[in-house]
Amino acid sequence: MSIEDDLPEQLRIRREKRASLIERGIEPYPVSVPRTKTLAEIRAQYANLETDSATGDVHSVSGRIIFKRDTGKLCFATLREGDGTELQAMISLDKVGEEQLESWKSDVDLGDFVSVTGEIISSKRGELSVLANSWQMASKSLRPLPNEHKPMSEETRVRMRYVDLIVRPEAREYARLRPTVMRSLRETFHNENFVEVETPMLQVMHGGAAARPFVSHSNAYDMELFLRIAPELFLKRCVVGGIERVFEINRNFRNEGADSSHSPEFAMIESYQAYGDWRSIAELTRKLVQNAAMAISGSHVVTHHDGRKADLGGTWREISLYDAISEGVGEKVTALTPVDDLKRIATKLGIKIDPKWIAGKLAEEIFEHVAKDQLIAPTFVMGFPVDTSPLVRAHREIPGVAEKWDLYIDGFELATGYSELVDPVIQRERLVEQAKLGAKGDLEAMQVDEDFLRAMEFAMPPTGGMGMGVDRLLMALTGLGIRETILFTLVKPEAE
RNA sequence: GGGCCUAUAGCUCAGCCGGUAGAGCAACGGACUUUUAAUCCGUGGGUCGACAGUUCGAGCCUGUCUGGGCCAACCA
Repeated sequence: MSIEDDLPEQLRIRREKRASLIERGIEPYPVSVPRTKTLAEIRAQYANLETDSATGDVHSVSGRIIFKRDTGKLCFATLREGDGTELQAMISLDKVGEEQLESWKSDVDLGDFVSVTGEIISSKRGELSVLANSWQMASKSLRPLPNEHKPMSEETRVRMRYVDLIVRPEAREYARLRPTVMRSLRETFHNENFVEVETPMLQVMHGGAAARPFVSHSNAYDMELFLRIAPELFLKRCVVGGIERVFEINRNFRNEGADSSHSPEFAMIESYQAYGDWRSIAELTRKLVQNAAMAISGSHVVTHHDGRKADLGGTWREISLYDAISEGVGEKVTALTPVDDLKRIATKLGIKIDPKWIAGKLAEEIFEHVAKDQLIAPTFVMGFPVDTSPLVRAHREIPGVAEKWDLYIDGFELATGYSELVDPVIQRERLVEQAKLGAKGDLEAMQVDEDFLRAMEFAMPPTGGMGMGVDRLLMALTGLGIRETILFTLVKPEAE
């Protein structure tokens, strides 16, 4: 009696088949198997083979069995390799003999890896095939594949992405889309002479964004450490040090809600350009997005997974945040509009107001309520309130406004860009103000990072900066939810 | 932490008024030398998410817990 007796029928049978192979001296997990060509190479080489013909060429191929049709003395199976390329294998009595044919029928299951050596032929129905002279188990699967013809549930896809990648073509496609976009982003930066750096993920102080951090602990230093919520303050240190064009593509961690557009860990691009400003960095952002679109679809028009097309080409529309609010609510609103007026407007719109909200936060909430859903085509929303943007310099003309834009595509915020605040005295005042909010219970407020301020006091050149969510870029290019653009998302463990 | 929905075979799902469980694919046994989700004949496989409760009797009703989804909130 063993644990194995409690296994579900199909798992137990496969374990018994593995044991049976070993008993007969057949290795179910050989260290290597014959493989002279990939399935893709065979498909490319014999693309135009005439129906019901033979080549005389013998090759060894291998792949995972995804369909199996055992028909007496001639068996068929479909092999699939990692990128989804498939090839039919034919096992016939007169080629492999009775013993190998019987073994094929009884030892090989859907999901197993096999190696097949034989002549490349075209079947009577014109299917390109390898007609086996011999075959060998390459790796025995102990679990049955899910029903190939019914989509797996969302939960099973996310929990067992490895199975999703085996059975679902879109999963394979999206897994390969992401690195294509990453390569494009790095090439665009490289062509613009930006230097890629890697800055700390474990930080003594968290800063650079308004968000709640994950907290950890260092045993060696016996101190609290934070997983970074943004790399901004370190990248600015780089600019102070003379890395005038700098970028980082890496993970951020935010201890906040997860939904179809938020993940606790997510990939972020941040980039800083000395002697640039919010407009030059907007141009860079547009190039990054458009080149990425070109890389995956060969056009600035991308096709979403549901067939909808999105045109990301040309120059993008710009609207003013406060103009959009004024238009949306039917009265003039500026950065100088008193907070009580903003509260009245927000209440009238049915927005639930947090009494802690300052004027700028109210304005942003009103904007999202009246305008956000209409921002489907790429749009730069220009001129955010200065009081919610502690790292951004004030607008050179408009009072109460910062030189900050948000880029909206498909109704969600894809990127943000600033003319960076470089005056260390004002920067200190802003961070002290943030610390006061923090003391009042704002869990997202920034801390006063003295080392960052010291760096700023060594002088930072005038600089434009931007941040863009990589997962969200994938979403804008494909129309997918964030859980489909991240291979392995955080899921709670299954119950025992 | 709230509101609603949901959990049944390896996978995807049915299951009526409360009377001890069904399908397709997959699996097992058999037939078949050109199949393409092969076909045909036969067979097995279930702690109905967990724990309590109501009841003569619970997959179904009630409560608690756990996982998942949607909405709201937070955030990019």
